[in-house]
Amino acid sequence: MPANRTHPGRYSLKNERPLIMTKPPTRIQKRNQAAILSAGLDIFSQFGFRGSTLDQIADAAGLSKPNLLYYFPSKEAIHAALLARLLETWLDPLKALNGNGDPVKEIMGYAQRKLALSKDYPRESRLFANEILQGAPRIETILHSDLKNLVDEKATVIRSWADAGKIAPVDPYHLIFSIWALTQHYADFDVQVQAVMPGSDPYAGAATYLDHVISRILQP
Amino acid sequence: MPANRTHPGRYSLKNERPLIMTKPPTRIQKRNQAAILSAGLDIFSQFGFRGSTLDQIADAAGLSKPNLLYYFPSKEAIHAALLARLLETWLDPLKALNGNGDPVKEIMGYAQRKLALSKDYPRESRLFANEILQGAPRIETILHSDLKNLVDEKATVIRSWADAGKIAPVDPYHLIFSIWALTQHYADFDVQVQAVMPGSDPYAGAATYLDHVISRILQP
DNA sequence: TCTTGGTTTGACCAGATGGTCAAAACAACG
DNA sequence: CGTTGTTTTGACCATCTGGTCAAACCAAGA
Repeated sequence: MPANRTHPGRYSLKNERPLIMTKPPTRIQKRNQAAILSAGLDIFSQFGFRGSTLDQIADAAGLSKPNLLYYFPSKEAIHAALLARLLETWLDPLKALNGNGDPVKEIMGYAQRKLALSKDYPRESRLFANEILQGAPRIETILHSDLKNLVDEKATVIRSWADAGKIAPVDPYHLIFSIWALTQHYADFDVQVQAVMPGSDPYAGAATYLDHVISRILQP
Repeated sequence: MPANRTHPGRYSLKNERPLIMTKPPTRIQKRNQAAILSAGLDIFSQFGFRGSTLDQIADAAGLSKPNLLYYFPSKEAIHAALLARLLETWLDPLKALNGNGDPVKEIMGYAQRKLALSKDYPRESRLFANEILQGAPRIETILHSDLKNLVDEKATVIRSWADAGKIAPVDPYHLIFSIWALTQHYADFDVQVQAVMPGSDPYAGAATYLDHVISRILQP
């Protein structure tokens, strides 16, 4: 019987329920898929989708190009898998903002969680930045649905805090934008930050500064 | 006598003194070079250097590819010309920060000038963002020299203001980073901003919010 | 109008790129 | 060890890409 000609694994942005008969991935599949995703993250986050090549990714993963394409059916598929994995975790910090908690604490906590994400997952941050810069062709619908809904929801919460006088009367949307901007900057513009502050770890100072900024912004 | 085989115009990042015998550009040269630079800006700012193709740029400029290469000797040259033009204006707002002026007014003025730049030149902002995201291979030296020197100089000014109690004791480097982040975000992540706040012009709200933020940050 | 020099283009090239395929190599297990 | 399904690869292909070139075209002044 000829070998199975389909590719192992799943890699879609759409919710593809795992088929009942899907075999569990072998040890080798796990290792190589992880290597490919990590390599793809390195390359895509640096050069964007169109600027990256399968050869680069294969090199970085330590595999031959045909072997790459044995695990993922196309360049697109690798990219889609990375974006899917990214989006899963990317919105979590905002989801965790609790409307029943202490306003200032909640918002500062959110900002710090987001900063930690930039520190611990700078490649993911740059992958996302690249995607947005290029017009977000592959995640536009998600931005307009999931992201917008989540932001609308939390903006309502923040606005109610402002109306109740618990925080200063700021525009909640711009507040959220500013937290995104302030935190992602350290990952996305790392080269520039390093050029201006050579040798130092910017994240320590950034955390302190961020605390200062947010608390000042929110003081009623 | 055969036609001049060199390309018209200048397009180097290095300071290339205009040769004495350089002929003034013709009407057609001016028009086409401008069209190419504008088209290049459109394409490069969206796809980055490696993700952009000469065909795309030629199409956008309404020229054939060989005609493109009659005006600029290579893809690199177009990109370099754009970066050079960009860097000229990009540092101006910070240069204009006056150490003898009123601290809060100066810093708020700087932030507003930077925001205006994002609003009026979003493509330039994205070109820069793309370059930084990709590791700034073509402007690294400038970041380490011109940019760093300028930031160091202004950071000293800001620190002296803080030491004199005229503004809150903030880290001047992170203050500058935060101004960059807050203002560039609206140009670089425009798609995301538009997805979350559809239809509205974010810059009006951004200017108000920015004023609020900066004044709060700096209150002694 | 003719000449001259700037401008535009079709045809072309070498190398890169995404992707395919059949066959070989290998791991696992009875 | 032999069988079976998984993994890996060399060779290959069509298309794209940056760039070249000689020839054709055109604008403008003498």
